[in-house]
Amino acid sequence: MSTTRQKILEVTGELFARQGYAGTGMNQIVAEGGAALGSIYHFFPGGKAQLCAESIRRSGELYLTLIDDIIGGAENIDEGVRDFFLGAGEHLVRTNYADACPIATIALEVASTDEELRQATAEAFGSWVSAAARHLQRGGVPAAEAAQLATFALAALEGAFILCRASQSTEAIESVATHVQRAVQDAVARVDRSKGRGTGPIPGRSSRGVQADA
Amino acid sequence: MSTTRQKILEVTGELFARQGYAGTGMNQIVAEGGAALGSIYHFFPGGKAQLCAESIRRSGELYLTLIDDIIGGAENIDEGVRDFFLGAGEHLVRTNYADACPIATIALEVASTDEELRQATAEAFGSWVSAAARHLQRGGVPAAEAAQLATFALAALEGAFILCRASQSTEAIESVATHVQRAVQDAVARVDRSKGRGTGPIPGRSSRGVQADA
DNA sequence: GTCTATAAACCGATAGAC
DNA sequence: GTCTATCGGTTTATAGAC
Repeated sequence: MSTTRQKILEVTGELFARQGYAGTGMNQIVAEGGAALGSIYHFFPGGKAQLCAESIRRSGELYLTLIDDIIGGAENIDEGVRDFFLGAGEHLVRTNYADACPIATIALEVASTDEELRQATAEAFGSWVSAAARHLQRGGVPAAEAAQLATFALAALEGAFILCRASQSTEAIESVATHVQRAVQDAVARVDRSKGRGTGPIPGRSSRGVQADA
Repeated sequence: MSTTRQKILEVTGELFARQGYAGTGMNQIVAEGGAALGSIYHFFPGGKAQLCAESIRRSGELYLTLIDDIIGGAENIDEGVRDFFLGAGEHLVRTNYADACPIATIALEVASTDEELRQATAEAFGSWVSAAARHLQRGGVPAAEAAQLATFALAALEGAFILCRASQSTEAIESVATHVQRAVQDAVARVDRSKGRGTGPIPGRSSRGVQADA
């Protein structure tokens, strides 16, 4: 209902994503135009921890719809995967390597220090993996393999975000995109072949034919 | 020379790795038995920032030798890669998912807030990628492909660390290990085949035959 | 619901005795 | 070189007027 609550979560999510949990102060959230300090504690009586927990959940849901929109909007999965990685790379450049994963920094900070926040990050990551796995299954990949492949893809993306932000270069996400796309194509091709379909020149998995990003 | 300086860096490295830069206080470093507060400022007059910078460099060198020891100590690269990921997974469990990458948390925290520390993390990551690429080349992978593959492998490892710490499960690192090992085997096989060697049943890249972790 | 003033605790950093 | 006491500033969180 109230727009103030929403605005607080927006500003909080952005700051936590860029500077982390411990590195962002309540006064900075206030200064960034979120709301007055009193309003923050009015809507989030649990203080900074509650604010962070709800911010993690909100970011989790937003990124989930991003995954669904981009991958679900593509013609097939490996094209969707490529779109997602390319889009993430462009967004990195556009924001000067500030905006990558909305919860990764928090996740590492709280993993060994705050059990409740740790679980919140785990649930968000889990929902993204599930979504990606669902799209892979839609593309014909068996459930068990889809889950493993989705976990791998998210891990590769998260790691690429770290390396890209540190080096201020898109090199890592391009390398990762190539390899993840290859893994997805392999999984799909394996299914197609076992079903006897001939979707293309499968045998031998050519060393090239994936698309060269760099 | 002085053992105190070393001890300070040890304690600092551990705390920064587990709780991050902003989340770790100087007094906590003192409390953890590193040294007296005055001693810290005696050896690191630049304060917390200098302490962090040197800690990043030290962690970078230590992890570099770990990479060289484990991968270099294996009979071939893809076995070395498997050893490294398996070892990392076991270490995660042994430390209750506290010890993963020594600088990842710091890297995300400072990427958009502290230019000097950001560069320090970038150099550490770069040295690890170079080392891994060197081992891949030793295994016959062409230089350009080795660099890309090494970047991908490190990114996948880093991302797996995030997901494993968040979920308190080794599932992610196992999934990632399987796929990274597969990519390495592919790269090696491609070279062997182009050289006309017959190292095994290459054509068609069997859908199984990598080793099932989970 | 929103705001300001402020409390209480803690932060990084310094001074100076030893 | 090592230690303790402490400064000045900032932190999270609260109180209370509006």
